[in-house]
Amino acid sequence: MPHRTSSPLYQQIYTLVRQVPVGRVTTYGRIAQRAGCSARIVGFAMAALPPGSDVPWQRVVNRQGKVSPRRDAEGDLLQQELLLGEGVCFDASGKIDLDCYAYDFPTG
DNA sequence: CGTTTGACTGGCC
DNA sequence: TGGCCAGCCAAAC
Repeated sequence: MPHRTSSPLYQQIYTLVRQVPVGRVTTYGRIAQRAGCSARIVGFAMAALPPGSDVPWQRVVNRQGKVSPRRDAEGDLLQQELLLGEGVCFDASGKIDLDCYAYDFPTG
């Protein structure tokens, strides 16, 4: 459990990600705006998550509504499978319709 | 401490 | 629709 994810900024990011309901997705930029940091930091925070964490990292996709490719190609597929399991549909080109699935954080 | 890297994004063509 | 560029900021070396 003790990880570098203990940073206050990271905790804030994880708290925001946990607010995304099942079957919905959000973007790195959206989280970043709420957390008051850059979108890259959100991606970095996701990468720092240990396996088996309680953070629904799979619900965070990039602005194009696609799964951001990372070092491990297996993780990309896992993210798509997890989202499919939550009822999120992918486009023929592997994209998610953000107009339908994007979660809008409550004002506050 | 300076350089390089990275699960990003918006602008331009 | 899709590739390239600059800005972004923490982590790794």
